[in-house]
Amino acid sequence: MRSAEFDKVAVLRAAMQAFLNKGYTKTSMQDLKQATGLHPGSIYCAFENKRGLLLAAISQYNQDRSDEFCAFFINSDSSKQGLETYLEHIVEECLSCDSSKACLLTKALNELAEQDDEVQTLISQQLEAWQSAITDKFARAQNEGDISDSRSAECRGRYFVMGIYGLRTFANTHPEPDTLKKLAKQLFKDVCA
Amino acid sequence: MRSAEFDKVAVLRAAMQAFLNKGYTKTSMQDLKQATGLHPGSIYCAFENKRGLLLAAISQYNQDRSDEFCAFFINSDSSKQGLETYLEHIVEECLSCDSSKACLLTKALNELAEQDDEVQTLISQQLEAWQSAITDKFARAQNEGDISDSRSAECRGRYFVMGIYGLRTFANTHPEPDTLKKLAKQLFKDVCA
DNA sequence: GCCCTATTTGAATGATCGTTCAAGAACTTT
DNA sequence: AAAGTTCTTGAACGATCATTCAAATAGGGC
Repeated sequence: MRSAEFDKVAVLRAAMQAFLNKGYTKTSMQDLKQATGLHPGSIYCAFENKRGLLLAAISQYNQDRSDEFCAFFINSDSSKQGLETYLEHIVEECLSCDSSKACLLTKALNELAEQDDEVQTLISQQLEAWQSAITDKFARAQNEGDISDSRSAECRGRYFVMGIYGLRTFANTHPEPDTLKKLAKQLFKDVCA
Repeated sequence: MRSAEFDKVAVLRAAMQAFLNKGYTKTSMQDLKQATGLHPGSIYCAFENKRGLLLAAISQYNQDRSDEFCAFFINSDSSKQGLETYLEHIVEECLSCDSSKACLLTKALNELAEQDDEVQTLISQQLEAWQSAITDKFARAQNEGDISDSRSAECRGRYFVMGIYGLRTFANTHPEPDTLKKLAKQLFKDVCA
């Protein structure tokens, strides 16, 4: 046996950047070759086809974002504080100039959901897990006494997720720091009320 | 002179449906021929190229949605009530099964913004006008005494728009009527507080 | 009713797309 | 060190894409 020469995670991260730049359809195999450094044949050998590379890149993206999310809550005894910092982090991300300010999950879902059930299902599950993780933090914050029980954690989690979706889209046309920060602040206030 | 034989508005509405179904890139000229009933040559004669047809379809879409928005406020002396009904209407739209539940403006912006400055500019202006119209209704509602002056109309307009963006995206993975209606209700409560 | 001009038609064009495959290169095992 | 197996390479393939254009068609002005 001879093992592949390339770093699979690095290739997937390069691919997700390429998909974020141009979208799935407009990203050609030539673009992917340039971004990943892999020749077409190697891509087909490792991921079956272009769509397989997208699916793998999406899963890697989800893994990375999930790890990133968890990092906001280790070494912290306040879940509410962690959620607030996480939201601020997302705002900073929206203000970034490169194309990684978008979320690959929602971007791919928007582009392919109506045409590809497998992509739709995969992304839906991942977004569901993300929402579930957020809901869990709200439940913890309620247990910690930082947020009241007047509304359920599920209710707050949904609203928070909706707000992040909205912030990301809003940032496309209004990338002004003050506006976004103010919106996020209001969102966090409302979701904790 | 000989005038064109087709109904331009009908063609543009058919084109926007096609673009909503598959997205701009994946909608082929064959799809557009089938959707509009126009042969390629006629499309190029009337709209210059595929991109020109998209730009025209976007403008028509914006016109239609703008008219629709205004209809919620004629024969009504309560701007606040109009906004609430409008939001309920958007929720109903999100629950629709066909692909017209998406917004062509945000869909096209997501797909093409990073690659086409003219599309980006056109859509940004139209979304700005929409936000401005909403802000104006909040200002009226404040004048009418239905909403307090504790926050500016601009602030409320931005938040409302952000919430609608969020609702639309959220509906992609959670098309459950009760959940969406509850989210919209909470949004309206928060934006009016 | 006839000519002129603009529109409609649909086949043809060149480019680019995702994908395949046979040959060459390199690592592992013996 | 040689053989065997797997990965890599990049040219070639058919399909499909947006676009063009010359011929056919049909309305408006006289």
